[in-house]
Amino acid sequence: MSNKKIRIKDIAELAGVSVGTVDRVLHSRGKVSDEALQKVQETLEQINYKPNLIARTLSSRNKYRLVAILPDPSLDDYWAQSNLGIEQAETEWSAFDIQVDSAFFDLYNLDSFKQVANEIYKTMPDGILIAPIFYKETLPFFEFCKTNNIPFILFNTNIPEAKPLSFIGQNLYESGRVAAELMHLVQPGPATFAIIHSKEDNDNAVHLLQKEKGFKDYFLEKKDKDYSTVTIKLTSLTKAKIDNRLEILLSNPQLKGIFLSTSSGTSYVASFLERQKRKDIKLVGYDLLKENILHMQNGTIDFLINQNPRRQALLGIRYLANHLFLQKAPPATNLFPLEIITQQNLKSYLEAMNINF
Amino acid sequence: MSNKKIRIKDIAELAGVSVGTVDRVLHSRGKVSDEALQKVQETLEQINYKPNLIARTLSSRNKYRLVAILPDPSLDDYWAQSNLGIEQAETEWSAFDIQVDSAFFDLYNLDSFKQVANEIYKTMPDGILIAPIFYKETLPFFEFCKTNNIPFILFNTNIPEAKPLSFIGQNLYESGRVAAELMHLVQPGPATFAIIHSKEDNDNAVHLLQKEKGFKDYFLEKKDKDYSTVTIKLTSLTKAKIDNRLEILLSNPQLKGIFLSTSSGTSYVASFLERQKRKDIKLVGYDLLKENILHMQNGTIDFLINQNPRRQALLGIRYLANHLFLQKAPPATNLFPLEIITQQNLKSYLEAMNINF
DNA sequence: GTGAAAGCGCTAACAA
DNA sequence: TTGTTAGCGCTTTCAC
Repeated sequence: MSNKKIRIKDIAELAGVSVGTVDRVLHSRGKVSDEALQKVQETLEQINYKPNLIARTLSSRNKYRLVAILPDPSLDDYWAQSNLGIEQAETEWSAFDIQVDSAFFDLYNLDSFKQVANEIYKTMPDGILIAPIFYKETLPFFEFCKTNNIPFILFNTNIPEAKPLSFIGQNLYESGRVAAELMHLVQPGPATFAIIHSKEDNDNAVHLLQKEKGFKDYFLEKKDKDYSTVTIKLTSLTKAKIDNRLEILLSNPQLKGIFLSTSSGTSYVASFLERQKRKDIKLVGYDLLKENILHMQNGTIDFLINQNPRRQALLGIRYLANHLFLQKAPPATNLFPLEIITQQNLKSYLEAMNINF
Repeated sequence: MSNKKIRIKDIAELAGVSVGTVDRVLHSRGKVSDEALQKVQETLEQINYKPNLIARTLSSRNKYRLVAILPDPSLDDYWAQSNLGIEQAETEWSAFDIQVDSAFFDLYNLDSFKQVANEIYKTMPDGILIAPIFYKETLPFFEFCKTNNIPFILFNTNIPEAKPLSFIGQNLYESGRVAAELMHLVQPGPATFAIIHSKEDNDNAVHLLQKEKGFKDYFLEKKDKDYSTVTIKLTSLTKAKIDNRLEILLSNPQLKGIFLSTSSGTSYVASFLERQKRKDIKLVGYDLLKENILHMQNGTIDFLINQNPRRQALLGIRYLANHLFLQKAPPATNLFPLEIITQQNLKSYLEAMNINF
């Protein structure tokens, strides 16, 4: 098309109306006569108008406020990483007058989430990024967003029924398959592998089952009787009971590897194995949390799958900001690659963590 | 500090001067009396002034033009991916009146690079992103940038002596180590591993030696006589000769794996192994190029290390734009994580390739 | 319904 | 050496 920058003023002149009218047509605000509407639309079709977003934001009063809702980062290292992403996004967008607030709830306390939700109902932000841990309780929350036209993006855990603007996370089924493949790689012989779910019992558990299924399917497809899997749930047990269950598990001489479905579980079992001096058991777990990094460096953990919580959060805010500020639609779902961390590439990931935009 | 937005006008009033003078102090342009300078600086110290970048870009005439200089993407799949990153950056910044051009040279033709350089000398862009393939010949080019105050960022290949604004790439030595670790993982027994350099002979070869060293060091540190490595250079040979060398290599019964130091080499050797029906040889190579993806899907390639050329280019432009437009300093070096691709996580990487910002 | 005009905060040209 | 002012392109108010 024409390469020259077209302004609203140009359109107005071409259509023989005023800039005010063109603006009314462009944003369908205010009344416009059919005649004027027609003229403006015609010229609009002939040329390629792209609004100057810089000018728009400078002129328009509205300063956007985004809110990120996630579990309290001070209580959990995984969510602490997510929060780093939020903080980075905060400074990233401050230059554009886009404010990013955060609201934390207790991962194990439904009421704390409801409080946060109430806060939102009152303050009415322009966009929401949320890690929807409590399945049932977040559904009405999403209804609220929908009716009030507040765009919301999910991260970490997907709830497709909520029909968010976008979801950012990983394919958990494939994640389980990758874990199985890695296990298979380092334990090619006959073996039993354990899958351990160690999180507190909440709706999130549903999602962990997808990882479990992926892990099992991988070995089922091998159609090899040499491989068997066993699933263990360590939810809502005392520490003593947990350790007892682990001891029983380890007494099985066929056991060659353990797959942990959560990042916190990963470090717990790694510590346990270290205490028991069981270097023969291969460990595949999740995420570059402080403890996990140490366990990987000293060889207790063989592989970590990185969920990249920080980047998930960063992109979540970026998507919201682009949507509101540049009216640029985010992808419906962004499934992050399943990053494999080993002893040798660990360092490269740690270094990149502090840098990458 | 104070939370209210402070404008230049406010500073002017506080200091008892005009906005013109404040502007002159802020940008040290034009003459200012010592007295005025002092007054402005004093108030500047007391308050926390952050310029409104939106207003600045709207008002200021200067439209930035960035140029990305890289090997012709139509001749090489790896550089085609880099170019995708450039194109993405182009649309990303078009909303801010930052123009991104690209200039291609022939990877194997020094003259073509000189032509591109000449073009740059004439058009004088505001920032340069470059993949410096020809070592010696690019040094004077960087001199030119320095004397003309054109910020430049290197990607893919580092030349620290050039003192770029930033370097974006990978740690090649660590990359070799990761390759060795992966080889070791799938071939734990006694073995000989080959390292093959297959690129045309140019300065780039120096960098490939770092990968080689990393690979060798990994096994040397094992202090295990079961492992030995052999290096092969397939540079400037006819196809017949290359195949001949490969045949000789494969006739060694000890040979259990091959490490390819470049992405193009990876697909060539994979094809060769397929023709020879040598499924027993493990292959570790580079990058998610079309052919490599196919070879990995059918099992010929065991591991790929992803250099993420697309993201390297995208970030390169982003760093330049942030530097110029938001005066935000990029990191001196951004070493990407060494991403390990396997059969199981390949799909997740392919899907993410088209989406991730 | 419509057009004119006053900003948004900053830059840059101009006059004093 | 300084202050004033006219934009940048868009939004929004306010008369008509």
